[in-house]
Amino acid sequence: MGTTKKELIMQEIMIEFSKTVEMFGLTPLEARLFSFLYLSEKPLTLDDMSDALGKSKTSMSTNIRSLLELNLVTRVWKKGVRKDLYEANSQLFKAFMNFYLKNWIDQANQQKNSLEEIEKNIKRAKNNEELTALKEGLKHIIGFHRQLEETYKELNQD
Amino acid sequence: MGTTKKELIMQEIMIEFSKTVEMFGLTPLEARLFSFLYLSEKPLTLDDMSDALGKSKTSMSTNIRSLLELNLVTRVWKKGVRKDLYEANSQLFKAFMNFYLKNWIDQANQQKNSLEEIEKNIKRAKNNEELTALKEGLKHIIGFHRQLEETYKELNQD
DNA sequence: TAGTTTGTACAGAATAAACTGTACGTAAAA
DNA sequence: TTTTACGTACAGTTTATTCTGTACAAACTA
Repeated sequence: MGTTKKELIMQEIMIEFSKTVEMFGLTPLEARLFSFLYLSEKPLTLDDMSDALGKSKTSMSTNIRSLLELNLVTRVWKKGVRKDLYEANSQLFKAFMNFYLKNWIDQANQQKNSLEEIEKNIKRAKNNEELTALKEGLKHIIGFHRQLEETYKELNQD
Repeated sequence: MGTTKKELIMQEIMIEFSKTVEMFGLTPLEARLFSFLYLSEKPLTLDDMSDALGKSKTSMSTNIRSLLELNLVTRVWKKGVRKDLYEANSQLFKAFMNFYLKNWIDQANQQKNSLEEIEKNIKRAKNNEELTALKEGLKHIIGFHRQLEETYKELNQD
Protein backbone atom coordinates (compact mmCIF):
# COMPACT_ATOMS: atom_id res chain seq x y z
CA MET A 1 0.00 0.00 0.00
CA GLY A 2 3.03 2.33 0.09
CA THR A 3 1.93 5.01 2.52
CA THR A 4 0.19 3.96 5.70
CA LYS A 5 -1.90 6.31 7.76
CA LYS A 6 0.90 6.61 10.23
CA GLU A 7 3.36 7.66 7.56
CA LEU A 8 0.90 10.21 6.32
CA ILE A 9 0.53 11.85 9.70
CA MET A 10 4.25 11.71 10.17
CA GLN A 11 4.72 13.63 6.96
CA GLU A 12 2.29 16.31 8.02
CA ILE A 13 4.12 16.81 11.26
CA MET A 14 7.48 16.81 9.54
CA ILE A 15 6.45 19.54 7.15
CA GLU A 16 5.60 21.91 9.98
CA PHE A 17 8.33 20.93 12.36
CA SER A 18 10.98 21.21 9.68
CA LYS A 19 10.08 24.83 9.11
CA THR A 20 10.78 25.60 12.72
CA VAL A 21 14.01 23.67 12.66
CA GLU A 22 15.12 25.60 9.60
CA MET A 23 14.79 28.80 11.54
CA PHE A 24 17.74 27.61 13.57
CA GLY A 25 19.98 27.85 10.56
CA LEU A 26 19.71 24.31 9.26
CA THR A 27 19.28 23.60 5.58
CA PRO A 28 15.91 22.21 4.47
CA LEU A 29 17.20 18.66 4.17
CA GLU A 30 19.02 18.74 7.48
CA ALA A 31 15.81 19.94 9.04
CA ARG A 32 13.69 17.26 7.43
CA LEU A 33 16.18 14.61 8.40
CA PHE A 34 16.23 15.73 11.98
CA SER A 35 12.45 15.87 12.15
CA PHE A 36 12.26 12.37 10.77
CA LEU A 37 14.74 10.99 13.26
CA TYR A 38 12.96 12.77 16.05
CA LEU A 39 9.65 11.15 15.23
CA SER A 40 11.08 7.69 14.70
CA GLU A 41 10.88 5.34 17.57
CA LYS A 42 14.03 3.38 16.81
CA PRO A 43 17.52 4.42 15.73
CA LEU A 44 17.82 4.34 11.96
CA THR A 45 20.39 3.49 9.33
CA LEU A 46 21.45 5.57 6.36
CA ASP A 47 19.43 3.29 4.12
CA ASP A 48 16.32 3.75 6.23
CA MET A 49 16.61 7.49 5.90
CA SER A 50 17.45 7.32 2.25
CA ASP A 51 14.31 5.31 1.57
CA ALA A 52 12.08 7.40 3.76
CA LEU A 53 13.15 10.78 2.45
CA GLY A 54 13.74 9.68 -1.12
CA LYS A 55 17.25 11.09 -1.23
CA SER A 56 20.57 9.47 -2.02
CA LYS A 57 22.58 7.67 0.59
CA THR A 58 25.46 10.04 -0.04
CA SER A 59 23.25 12.91 0.85
CA MET A 60 22.16 11.20 4.05
CA SER A 61 25.75 10.62 4.99
CA THR A 62 26.80 14.23 4.61
CA ASN A 63 23.72 15.62 6.27
CA ILE A 64 23.92 13.28 9.22
CA ARG A 65 27.48 14.44 9.57
CA SER A 66 26.33 18.04 9.93
CA LEU A 67 23.74 17.08 12.49
CA LEU A 68 26.34 15.16 14.46
CA GLU A 69 28.63 18.17 14.52
CA LEU A 70 25.76 20.28 15.75
CA ASN A 71 25.19 17.71 18.44
CA LEU A 72 21.60 17.27 17.38
CA VAL A 73 22.01 13.61 16.56
CA THR A 74 23.83 10.73 18.21
CA ARG A 75 25.38 7.59 16.83
CA VAL A 76 24.09 4.50 18.54
CA TRP A 77 25.65 1.05 18.82
CA LYS A 78 23.59 -2.06 18.82
CA LYS A 79 24.92 -5.56 19.16
CA GLY A 80 24.67 -7.58 15.98
CA VAL A 81 23.82 -4.65 13.75
CA ARG A 82 26.54 -3.86 11.31
CA LYS A 83 25.29 -0.60 9.90
CA ASP A 84 25.65 2.69 11.70
CA LEU A 85 22.58 3.72 13.64
CA TYR A 86 21.51 7.25 14.43
CA GLU A 87 18.93 8.82 16.65
CA ALA A 88 17.88 12.37 17.40
CA ASN A 89 19.24 13.94 20.52
CA SER A 90 15.96 14.14 22.36
CA GLN A 91 16.40 16.96 24.84
CA LEU A 92 15.08 19.06 22.07
CA PHE A 93 14.73 22.51 23.46
CA LYS A 94 17.91 22.71 25.44
CA ALA A 95 19.97 21.13 22.72
CA PHE A 96 18.74 23.57 20.15
CA MET A 97 19.13 26.63 22.24
CA ASN A 98 22.59 25.60 23.24
CA PHE A 99 24.04 24.97 19.87
CA TYR A 100 22.29 27.85 18.24
CA LEU A 101 23.11 30.46 20.79
CA LYS A 102 26.63 29.25 21.16
CA ASN A 103 27.40 29.58 17.47
CA TRP A 104 25.64 32.87 17.38
CA ILE A 105 27.52 34.41 20.24
CA ASP A 106 30.85 33.01 19.13
CA GLN A 107 30.48 34.57 15.75
CA ALA A 108 29.25 37.90 17.03
CA ASN A 109 32.10 37.95 19.49
CA GLN A 110 34.64 37.37 16.82
CA GLN A 111 33.32 40.30 14.87
CA LYS A 112 33.35 42.44 17.98
CA ASN A 113 37.01 41.69 18.50
CA SER A 114 37.87 42.65 14.95
CA LEU A 115 35.96 45.87 15.30
CA GLU A 116 37.72 46.75 18.52
CA GLU A 117 41.01 46.11 16.80
CA ILE A 118 40.05 48.57 14.08
CA GLU A 119 39.03 51.07 16.71
CA LYS A 120 42.38 50.77 18.41
CA ASN A 121 44.21 51.40 15.17
CA ILE A 122 42.21 54.50 14.43
CA LYS A 123 42.90 55.92 17.86
CA ARG A 124 46.59 55.26 17.49
CA ALA A 125 46.78 57.20 14.25
CA LYS A 126 47.01 60.98 14.49
CA ASN A 127 43.73 62.66 15.10
CA ASN A 128 42.16 63.12 11.73
CA GLU A 129 39.24 65.49 11.72
CA GLU A 130 37.66 63.67 8.82
CA LEU A 131 37.30 60.45 10.77
CA THR A 132 35.30 61.66 13.75
CA ALA A 133 31.94 60.63 12.33
CA LEU A 134 33.28 57.22 11.44
CA LYS A 135 34.65 56.78 14.93
CA GLU A 136 31.28 57.60 16.33
CA GLY A 137 29.57 55.05 14.13
CA LEU A 138 32.09 52.41 15.05
CA LYS A 139 31.54 53.10 18.72
CA HIS A 140 27.84 52.50 18.31
CA ILE A 141 28.37 49.30 16.40
CA ILE A 142 30.69 47.93 19.04
CA GLY A 143 28.15 48.89 21.67
CA PHE A 144 25.57 47.00 19.71
CA HIS A 145 27.70 43.89 19.74
CA ARG A 146 28.24 44.21 23.45
CA GLN A 147 24.51 44.45 24.00
CA LEU A 148 23.88 41.42 21.82
CA GLU A 149 26.29 39.41 23.85
CA GLU A 150 24.69 40.35 27.13
CA THR A 151 21.16 39.77 25.99
CA TYR A 152 21.82 36.31 24.70
CA LYS A 153 23.88 35.32 27.67
CA GLU A 154 20.98 36.28 29.86
CA LEU A 155 18.70 34.13 27.81
CA ASN A 156 20.90 31.08 28.08
CA GLN A 157 21.39 31.00 31.84
CA ASP A 158 18.43 29.48 33.57
CA MET B 1 43.28 58.74 -5.82
CA GLY B 2 40.32 56.37 -5.75
CA THR B 3 40.35 55.07 -2.20
CA THR B 4 40.99 57.50 0.60
CA LYS B 5 42.08 56.41 4.04
CA LYS B 6 38.57 57.01 5.26
CA GLU B 7 37.08 54.73 2.66
CA LEU B 8 39.59 52.06 3.55
CA ILE B 9 38.65 52.08 7.21
CA MET B 10 34.99 52.13 6.29
CA GLN B 11 35.48 48.99 4.25
CA GLU B 12 37.18 47.22 7.11
CA ILE B 13 34.33 48.04 9.42
CA MET B 14 31.74 47.04 6.87
CA ILE B 15 33.30 43.62 6.39
CA GLU B 16 32.94 42.80 10.07
CA PHE B 17 29.67 44.50 10.71
CA SER B 18 28.04 42.90 7.69
CA LYS B 19 28.80 39.46 9.08
CA THR B 20 26.87 40.29 12.19
CA VAL B 21 24.00 41.76 10.23
CA GLU B 22 23.83 38.62 8.11
CA MET B 23 23.23 36.60 11.25
CA PHE B 24 19.88 38.34 11.43
CA GLY B 25 18.76 36.67 8.28
CA LEU B 26 19.72 39.32 5.76
CA THR B 27 21.41 38.40 2.50
CA PRO B 28 25.06 39.39 2.10
CA LEU B 29 24.25 42.34 -0.11
CA GLU B 30 21.43 43.58 2.08
CA ALA B 31 23.83 43.40 4.99
CA ARG B 32 26.57 45.28 3.19
CA LEU B 33 24.13 47.89 2.05
CA PHE B 34 22.79 48.44 5.51
CA SER B 35 26.29 48.66 6.97
CA PHE B 36 27.21 51.22 4.38
CA LEU B 37 24.18 53.35 5.04
CA TYR B 38 24.76 53.09 8.74
CA LEU B 39 28.28 54.42 8.46
CA SER B 40 27.41 57.19 6.04
CA GLU B 41 26.83 60.58 7.50
CA LYS B 42 24.32 61.77 4.95
CA PRO B 43 21.31 60.12 3.34
CA LEU B 44 22.27 58.55 0.04
CA THR B 45 20.80 58.00 -3.39
CA LEU B 46 20.61 54.77 -5.32
CA ASP B 47 23.43 55.99 -7.53
CA ASP B 48 25.62 56.73 -4.53
CA MET B 49 25.17 53.20 -3.27
CA SER B 50 25.60 51.72 -6.70
CA ASP B 51 28.94 53.46 -7.08
CA ALA B 52 30.14 52.68 -3.60
CA LEU B 53 29.29 49.00 -3.60
CA GLY B 54 30.01 48.42 -7.27
CA LYS B 55 26.63 46.83 -7.92
CA SER B 56 23.92 47.69 -10.37
CA LYS B 57 21.33 50.29 -9.65
CA THR B 58 18.61 47.69 -10.13
CA SER B 59 20.15 45.66 -7.39
CA MET B 60 20.26 48.66 -5.09
CA SER B 61 16.62 49.32 -5.76
CA THR B 62 15.45 45.82 -4.88
CA ASN B 63 17.68 45.52 -1.85
CA ILE B 64 16.70 48.90 -0.47
CA ARG B 65 13.15 47.73 -0.85
CA SER B 66 13.79 44.74 1.37
CA LEU B 67 15.46 46.90 3.97
CA LEU B 68 12.53 49.28 3.92
CA GLU B 69 10.11 46.43 4.51
CA LEU B 70 12.20 45.28 7.42
CA ASN B 71 12.07 48.80 8.74
CA LEU B 72 15.84 48.99 8.89
CA VAL B 73 16.02 51.91 6.49
CA THR B 74 14.01 55.08 6.04
CA ARG B 75 13.26 57.18 3.01
CA VAL B 76 14.20 60.80 3.54
CA TRP B 77 12.94 63.91 1.77
CA LYS B 78 15.16 66.84 1.11
CA LYS B 79 14.10 70.07 -0.57
CA GLY B 80 15.56 70.54 -4.00
CA VAL B 81 16.82 66.96 -4.33
CA ARG B 82 15.01 65.02 -6.96
CA LYS B 83 16.35 61.56 -6.30
CA ASP B 84 15.13 59.39 -3.48
CA LEU B 85 17.28 59.49 -0.40
CA TYR B 86 17.73 56.72 2.14
CA GLU B 87 19.30 56.46 5.53
CA ALA B 88 19.73 53.68 8.05
CA ASN B 89 17.28 53.52 10.88
CA SER B 90 19.71 54.41 13.61
CA GLN B 91 18.21 52.87 16.72
CA LEU B 92 20.24 49.89 15.74
CA PHE B 93 19.81 47.41 18.51
CA LYS B 94 16.13 47.87 19.18
CA ALA B 95 15.21 47.94 15.55
CA PHE B 96 17.04 44.71 14.84
CA MET B 97 15.73 42.84 17.77
CA ASN B 98 12.24 43.92 17.05
CA PHE B 99 12.02 42.92 13.46
CA TYR B 100 13.99 39.76 13.88
CA LEU B 101 12.19 38.43 16.90
CA LYS B 102 8.83 39.40 15.53
CA ASN B 103 9.30 37.47 12.32
CA TRP B 104 10.75 34.60 14.24
CA ILE B 105 7.92 34.29 16.67
CA ASP B 106 5.26 34.81 14.04
CA GLN B 107 6.62 31.97 12.00
CA ALA B 108 7.09 29.62 14.92
CA ASN B 109 3.60 30.41 16.04
CA GLN B 110 2.14 29.57 12.71
CA GLN B 111 3.82 26.20 12.80
CA LYS B 112 2.58 25.63 16.31
CA ASN B 113 -0.95 26.23 15.20
CA SER B 114 -0.65 23.77 12.35
CA LEU B 115 0.80 21.17 14.69
CA GLU B 116 -2.02 21.63 17.16
CA GLU B 117 -4.46 21.18 14.34
CA ILE B 118 -2.86 17.89 13.47
CA GLU B 119 -2.96 16.86 17.10
CA LYS B 120 -6.67 17.59 17.27
CA ASN B 121 -7.33 15.48 14.23
CA ILE B 122 -5.44 12.53 15.62
CA LYS B 123 -7.34 12.68 18.87
CA ARG B 124 -10.63 12.80 17.05
CA ALA B 125 -9.83 9.64 15.10
CA LYS B 126 -10.40 6.34 16.85
CA ASN B 127 -7.65 5.36 19.19
CA ASN B 128 -5.09 3.61 17.10
CA GLU B 129 -2.50 1.72 19.12
CA GLU B 130 0.08 2.23 16.41
CA LEU B 131 -0.03 6.00 16.76
CA THR B 132 0.77 6.37 20.45
CA ALA B 133 4.48 6.97 19.94
CA LEU B 134 3.78 9.53 17.26
CA LYS B 135 1.34 11.30 19.55
CA GLU B 136 3.95 11.46 22.21
CA GLY B 137 6.50 12.96 19.83
CA LEU B 138 4.01 15.51 18.62
CA LYS B 139 3.25 16.53 22.15
CA HIS B 140 6.90 17.20 22.80
CA ILE B 141 7.28 19.19 19.64
CA ILE B 142 4.32 21.37 20.47
CA GLY B 143 5.73 21.85 23.94
CA PHE B 144 8.96 22.93 22.35
CA HIS B 145 7.18 25.55 20.31
CA ARG B 146 5.40 26.83 23.36
CA GLN B 147 8.68 27.17 25.18
CA LEU B 148 10.25 28.99 22.26
CA GLU B 149 7.43 31.47 22.28
CA GLU B 150 7.75 32.20 25.95
CA THR B 151 11.49 32.52 25.94
CA TYR B 152 11.56 35.00 23.13
CA LYS B 153 8.71 37.01 24.48
CA GLU B 154 10.61 37.37 27.70
CA LEU B 155 13.61 38.59 25.81
CA ASN B 156 11.70 41.24 23.97
CA GLN B 157 9.99 42.93 26.89
CA ASP B 158 12.32 45.30 28.69
C1' DT C 1 4.07 70.77 -24.84
C1' DA C 2 8.51 67.86 -25.63
C1' DG C 3 12.65 66.36 -23.46
C1' DT C 4 15.06 64.49 -19.37
C1' DT C 5 15.73 61.86 -15.48
C1' DT C 6 14.47 58.49 -11.92
C1' DG C 7 12.95 54.03 -10.15
C1' DT C 8 11.51 49.42 -11.07
C1' DA C 9 9.56 45.04 -13.88
C1' DC C 10 11.17 41.61 -16.32
C1' DA C 11 14.06 38.22 -18.74
C1' DG C 12 18.16 36.23 -19.21
C1' DA C 13 23.18 35.46 -17.55
C1' DA C 14 26.29 34.42 -13.92
C1' DT C 15 27.06 32.39 -9.62
C1' DA C 16 26.29 29.40 -5.77
C1' DA C 17 24.11 25.51 -3.46
C1' DA C 18 22.17 21.05 -3.30
C1' DC C 19 22.10 16.55 -4.89
C1' DT C 20 23.54 12.15 -7.19
C1' DG C 21 26.37 8.16 -9.04
C1' DT C 22 30.60 6.10 -9.39
C1' DA C 23 34.51 4.48 -7.30
C1' DC C 24 37.29 3.18 -3.57
C1' DG C 25 39.15 2.37 1.33
C1' DT C 26 37.94 -0.17 5.24
C1' DA C 27 35.85 -3.53 8.04
C1' DA C 28 33.03 -7.44 8.80
C1' DA C 29 31.66 -12.25 7.10
C1' DA C 30 32.54 -16.62 5.17
C1' DT D 1 42.28 -15.61 2.48
C1' DT D 2 38.54 -14.08 -0.51
C1' DT D 3 34.15 -12.09 -0.69
C1' DT D 4 30.62 -9.00 0.55
C1' DA D 5 28.78 -4.82 2.52
C1' DC D 6 29.18 -0.16 4.44
C1' DG D 7 30.30 4.72 4.45
C1' DT D 8 32.28 8.63 2.25
C1' DA D 9 35.43 11.50 -1.30
C1' DC D 10 34.98 13.39 -5.39
C1' DA D 11 33.36 15.06 -9.87
C1' DG D 12 29.75 16.27 -12.43
C1' DT D 13 24.78 17.54 -12.90
C1' DT D 14 20.79 19.68 -11.59
C1' DT D 15 18.36 23.24 -9.23
C1' DA D 16 17.95 27.65 -6.91
C1' DT D 17 19.67 32.25 -6.00
C1' DT D 18 21.74 36.54 -7.11
C1' DC D 19 22.80 39.91 -10.22
C1' DT D 20 22.66 42.73 -14.51
C1' DG D 21 20.95 45.28 -18.78
C1' DT D 22 17.19 46.67 -21.34
C1' DA D 23 12.93 48.77 -21.53
C1' DC D 24 9.34 51.47 -19.89
C1' DA D 25 6.07 54.20 -16.79
C1' DA D 26 5.92 58.07 -13.83
C1' DA D 27 7.63 62.37 -12.38
C1' DC D 28 10.15 66.39 -13.02
C1' DT D 29 12.11 70.40 -16.08
C1' DA D 30 11.99 73.98 -19.29
